[in-house]
Order: sequence, then structure tokens, then C-alpha cells
Amino acid sequence: MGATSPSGLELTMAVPGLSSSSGSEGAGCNNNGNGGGNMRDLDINQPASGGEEEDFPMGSVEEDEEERGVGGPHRPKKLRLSKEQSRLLEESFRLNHTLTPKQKEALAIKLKLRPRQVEVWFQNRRARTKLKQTEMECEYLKRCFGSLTEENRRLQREVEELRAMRVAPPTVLSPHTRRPLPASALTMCPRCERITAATGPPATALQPSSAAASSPFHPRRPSAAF
DNA sequence: ATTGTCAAGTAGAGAA
DNA sequence: TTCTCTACTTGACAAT
Repeated sequence: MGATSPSGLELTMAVPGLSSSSGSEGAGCNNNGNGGGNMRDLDINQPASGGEEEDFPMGSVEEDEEERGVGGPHRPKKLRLSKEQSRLLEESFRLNHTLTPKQKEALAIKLKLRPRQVEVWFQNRRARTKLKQTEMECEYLKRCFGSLTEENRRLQREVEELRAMRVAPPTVLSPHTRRPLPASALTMCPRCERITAATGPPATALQPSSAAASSPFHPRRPSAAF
């Protein structure tokens, strides 16, 4: 299962029975929702439409190495990848979540970015994917916790009911003689609270409580010697 | 003013 | 030593 979240994250999660509601949280998904994009959609490789000065946000390959900002702000402007750049990055991320140096170089040339920028984009993209997956797993575990708590409550109630029903000790047959054992010869298994013969193989209860016969407490126990 | 997003910086770990 | 990764942080910017 691979879901694409509103923010374009492709998520895969190996959680049984989880229908990853792909667009669950729409809270912060402002980008690429309508394609129209009310967000300023700067192409960092184009000069800003109005002002023709050195108005590059930063980091396009054209302006790369030069030491600008001598005494200037250490983080001058924020790069915004263009739609096309993001699309191509997403596309290659879909194919591969990591890049070889060659792939990185090629992609950087294709996108007119520095290899470092491509690398950073992939790092951040992986981080976002992982975060999303973690959030989904968290949701899933919360649901599991809820249903297990409910199941636990139900079983506790069942135990209480069974305890209340057990007025007299059940008649237990000896495994050897097939005759009823005296109560003094019986013990209670501390784990399953089942009545057994004090020695020898487990005795056969004549009137096992209906739940004890197919109790969920003892699923396929390797015939332990009690 | 606050909040969310995201590119980029930094530190530390691990592999070659 | 160098490279790449993850995890965490920072700061710019848009949306509310």
C-alpha cells in the first residue's frame, strides 16, 4: 500500500489492517493543493519578475560558490524550489529514496541546482517520510491500545462472572480410574486457575465451566506438568 | 503575533 | 580521512 499524502509524501507502512487514510490531516497542507498555488512560486533560476537586482533567493547554481555576504546575514534568503524542480525531485524520490553520487550530480545538472541542494532535499524528504510513518504508527498503536483495553475489560468481567458462578468445586475424574476424585486430591493451577489432580496428568473435569474448556487464557500451552 | 513549512546548518555515528 | 547518513536545530517565509 502506498498512499500519497496531500503534501505529496508517499507512505508505506507495514501495519496490519491499517487503512492509511491518505489525506487524514489536511491542516497544514497548503502547497500544491489546487495547483494554482497561492504561494509565491518563485523559480530560483529566474530573476524575480519585478526587481532585476541580485534578487535570487539563494543557492541556484549560477550564483553558487561566490562568497557573498561578507559581513552580511549568514542566511540571506530562503530558497523555494520551483514547481518543476519539486516535481522532478519527487519523481526521482519515488524511484529511489537515496541517490548515488552520479545520480545526484545528474539530477543537480538537470535541475540547475547544486548537488548539495539535491542531497539536502533528499535528506529532508526522507525525514518527512519517516515522520509521517511514525505518526501513522503512533495512531495505529493508539487504536490497538484502545481495543486491547476494551478486550481486557471484557475479559476481566468474564473472570468475575466465572468466579461468582463457582460455588462448589467441580467434580473431577481421576485420569486413571475415571472415578471422581475427592476434593482433597485436587489443586488449582495458579496460572490458569483450573482444577487439576494433585499428581499425575491433568484430570478431566466433569463439569468444566463453559469458558474454561475453550479458554482464551490457555492458547495451545505445551502440555506442561502441573 | 502566531504557527506551519521547508531549505539549510550542525553534530555525531558508521562505513569504505 | 572522507563521505553519507540521521537527528536535531535554525531561520526565512507564507498563511492564519
